[in-house]
Amino acid sequence: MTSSLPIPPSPPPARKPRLNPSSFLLLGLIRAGVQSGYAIRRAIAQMRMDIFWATTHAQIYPQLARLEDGGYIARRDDPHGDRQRNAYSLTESGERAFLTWLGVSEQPPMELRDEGLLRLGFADALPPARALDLVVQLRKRAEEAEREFREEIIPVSESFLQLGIRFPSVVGHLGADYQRWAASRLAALEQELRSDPTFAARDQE
Amino acid sequence: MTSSLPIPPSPPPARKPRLNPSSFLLLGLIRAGVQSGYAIRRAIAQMRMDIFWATTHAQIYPQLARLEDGGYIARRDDPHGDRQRNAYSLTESGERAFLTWLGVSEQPPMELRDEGLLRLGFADALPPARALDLVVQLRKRAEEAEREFREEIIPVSESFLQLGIRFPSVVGHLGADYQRWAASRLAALEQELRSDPTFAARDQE
DNA sequence: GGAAGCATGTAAAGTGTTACATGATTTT
DNA sequence: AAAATCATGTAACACTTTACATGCTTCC
Repeated sequence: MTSSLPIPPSPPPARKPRLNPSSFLLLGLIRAGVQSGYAIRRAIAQMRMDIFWATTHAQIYPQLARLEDGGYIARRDDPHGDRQRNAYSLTESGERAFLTWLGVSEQPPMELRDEGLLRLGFADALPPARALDLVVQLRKRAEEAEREFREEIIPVSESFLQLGIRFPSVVGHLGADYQRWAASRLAALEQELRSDPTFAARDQE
Repeated sequence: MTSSLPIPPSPPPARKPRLNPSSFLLLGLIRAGVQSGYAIRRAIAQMRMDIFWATTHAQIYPQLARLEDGGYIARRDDPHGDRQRNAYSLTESGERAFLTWLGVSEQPPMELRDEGLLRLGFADALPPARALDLVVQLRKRAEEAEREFREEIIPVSESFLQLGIRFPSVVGHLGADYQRWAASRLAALEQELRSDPTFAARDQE
């Protein structure tokens, strides 16, 4: 900390910014051949990866800069006409970091952040008919989400099967099956509530 | 927009800070009779409400101050010996805001933030045996979570049934059933992968 | 007397969202 | 010629986590 020490002329050591799940999402996509920030955005949207880990372009671009800064990815110019574009590729260090992350054995618990379920937990404050509406809403939301999985996400993820890439499809089916399960579980809850005398009797309260 | 207009000497209008799901979590608990910040922490932990909406005490205390500031809750001193304590109660305005939120018909889509599923989507980068490990890990996590729901969360939530408060228990059972479903779905995936020749053949790679 | 639990706060750093901002190329 | 899409970035704000900080009370 003394200012009299001669400053060694060494190159600035590569800062190693902390990597978080968003970083690994980017590393994984770049590793899979998705080269530009914009293409990453599109890939995330198409496969609805934002369901498991949301990211917007306002995070992607600074994050790419940080990853480059840390030596995990390499950038080269890849203009298209006069329109600039950056093409990124994984460095050895990035490959190592990504595979290490994939192999880690402890999983942080999943987070479910759902305003709908939060509301449901407080539904005793509503008149029974409104509480029932809430359950119906949640069931419809699950049905809608299942449709989206089957019609949009699974077809995209299955297009990778021919390249020998199977896990995006595995996750797509998992997501769709979950939504179907949730819809039927919520439908059962609906029936249960409707058939409850205390509940049904005060239906117009 | 002219600067020559005389400024009316109206009293500073009560700031109405924007309410977010965390705010409603607090309002809902205070409404249910949970009076202090510390008691809110405990209630959230015991019922694992943090599964649907995570909140720590570093958010709770400033948030309570904001809600009081906005006139949604009223504070009174409630010391215990020499140890200070604040007791909050809902104002009419807070009651209205809470019920309005509960009755809103559009639900933001649920967010499923899960590093485990994010990893699974990239599992093609792992040797098959490691990918299988990941599935096993996720299944065990679900089994563990189910146990916690059945042993810790459901008993607490069912203790409210005698007070006529049923929805915490509804949500507890929903959570437990979901974990059970996830565990069996992941077990099926495990079997499917093990019986896949391409996959099983390279088990030691 | 010490540990565990009760009780409340702040500071700093990190993460995430929305809006602002710009400009090129391709499609209709 | 206009609209859609490609492409990249920044600024301001909001939200979240982790660590720091303090002091009382109850139980062992």
